[in-house]
Amino acid sequence: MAHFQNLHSWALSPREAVELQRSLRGKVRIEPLGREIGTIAGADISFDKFSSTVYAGIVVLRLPSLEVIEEVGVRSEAQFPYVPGLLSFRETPPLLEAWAKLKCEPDAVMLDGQGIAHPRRVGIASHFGLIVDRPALGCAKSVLVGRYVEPEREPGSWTPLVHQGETVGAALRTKAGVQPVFVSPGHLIDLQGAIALTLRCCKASRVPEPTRLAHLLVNAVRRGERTIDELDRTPRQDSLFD
DNA sequence: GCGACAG
DNA sequence: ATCTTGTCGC
Repeated sequence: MAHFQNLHSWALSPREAVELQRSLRGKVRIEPLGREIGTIAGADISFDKFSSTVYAGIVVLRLPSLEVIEEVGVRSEAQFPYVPGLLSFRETPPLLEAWAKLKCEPDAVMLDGQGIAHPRRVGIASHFGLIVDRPALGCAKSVLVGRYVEPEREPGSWTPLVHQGETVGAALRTKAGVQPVFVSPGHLIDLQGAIALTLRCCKASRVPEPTRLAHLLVNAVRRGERTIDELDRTPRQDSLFD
């Protein structure tokens, strides 16, 4: 069962959340990966319009095969509104509930959002990474802050995402003929590592597999096509051999 | 004051 | 994020 540290309270006002981000900023470590990544988790949440009920899920994949080795999901209540720049205060609590259900311990985690490509350099990937103390990266479908020039058409090509004169991420072409995704290191990984890891997670879609599969999982749970109970008691093939 | 604004 | 079907193209 994957665990995590209680760094702080989640009962905060938006104003207090901003102050907390300022204090967390100095704890974020952007550095080369410390070891090889053999498993990576994708995390995402889904919810009904006009409802505070949220479904959080995590899918763990093995690299380089991209086979799914574990899936967990939870239903929870959002306690914080969506505010640009404060996304982690809305999504992290439910995601941690799901994280706590994991039987395996992923070597890294990919979040649907930004890492340090954030106004105060503490996007959800940085915040989540700090709490679970694992290499974390953000792979977003759009930009929060920063400017970039369109990367070349070839998959794998990228251009720096620059904010206030600092390279905080990259516009990465994961597939020809589609918009780039925005990758940024979150914690315990650097930009080079985040880009390389994201590319290792790409198959046929614009969005890398961890995030894509986590998205499909939480939507299926929200629609009742899959149940949390089913997930709780369906051990993955691999876990039988662990 | 105006425009921007992850999910 | 979510609301929603078909449709154009490889």
